[in-house]
Amino acid sequence: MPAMDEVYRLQAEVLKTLANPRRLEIVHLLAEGPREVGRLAEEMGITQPNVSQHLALMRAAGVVEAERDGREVRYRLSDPDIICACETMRGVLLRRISRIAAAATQTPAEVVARRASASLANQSAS
Amino acid sequence: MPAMDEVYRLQAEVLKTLANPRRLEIVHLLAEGPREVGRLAEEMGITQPNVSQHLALMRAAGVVEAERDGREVRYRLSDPDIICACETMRGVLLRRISRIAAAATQTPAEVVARRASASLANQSAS
DNA sequence: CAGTCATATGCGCAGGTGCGCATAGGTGCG
DNA sequence: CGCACCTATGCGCACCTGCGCATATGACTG
Repeated sequence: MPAMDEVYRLQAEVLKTLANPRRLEIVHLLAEGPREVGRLAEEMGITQPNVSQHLALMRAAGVVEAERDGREVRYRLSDPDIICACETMRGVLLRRISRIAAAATQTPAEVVARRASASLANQSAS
Repeated sequence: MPAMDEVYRLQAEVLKTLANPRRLEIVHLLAEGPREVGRLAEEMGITQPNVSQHLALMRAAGVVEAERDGREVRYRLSDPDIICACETMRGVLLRRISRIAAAATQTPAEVVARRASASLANQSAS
């Protein structure tokens, strides 16, 4: 096993790209179908430049792909398995939260988790 | 859908924890079985305090769990699905790289990807 | 080609991250 | 207890990130 480091570095790069609430929301929206930058900005209630920056990052990381259509640019997920991975992560999250819901609070992160427990209960697997 | 933001925030938290080469390596090692801090440090060739810090982060995020055994502390993954998600991610990575291997270089990230293409070919799905 | 719409980019700042380093805490042993 | 071992924590520094903001680029329209 030669440059295993490089593999971890690369995978970390992809994960870092997804490790952001806004970008997760974008991924979530794009999972329902391709969208233009402006529409994403509108649906998310954030500025267009900000959306553009997030998209640029994800594009560089190969998470999304862009396609020009007139003056608009339509973005879509480059690989459906990204959602699959996110779903698996959400499963981990859900299991962790339900385990915590019963036990006592132990760490700051778990306090946060508890705070969102109700929200999660309402939508389970997206 | 009430506090969807909270869900994204939480999931981003977990992803951020995994979005680091060292921590990915730790996860990878722990996937083979529980290990003590010192052993991880030795196998990874990094300092013990550094390992401890990474473990503390992952512990707070619920990715790993700790168990005392004498003077040592044994860490293990708290949920096997974490590896599952990582594997899915690696699949995305592999597919992306092979697509790039054929085409021309386009982005900085892809240059890096190309650089590691050979390494990946040697271990596929670990 | 001037104007307008859609998107991208540059800049600066506040806040966060990763690491080395020193050191504190906790555990077993003589 | 004192000591050696294993692990955890605090601190400081260099670096990176996310955001708002202004503005540049690109594209269709008359």
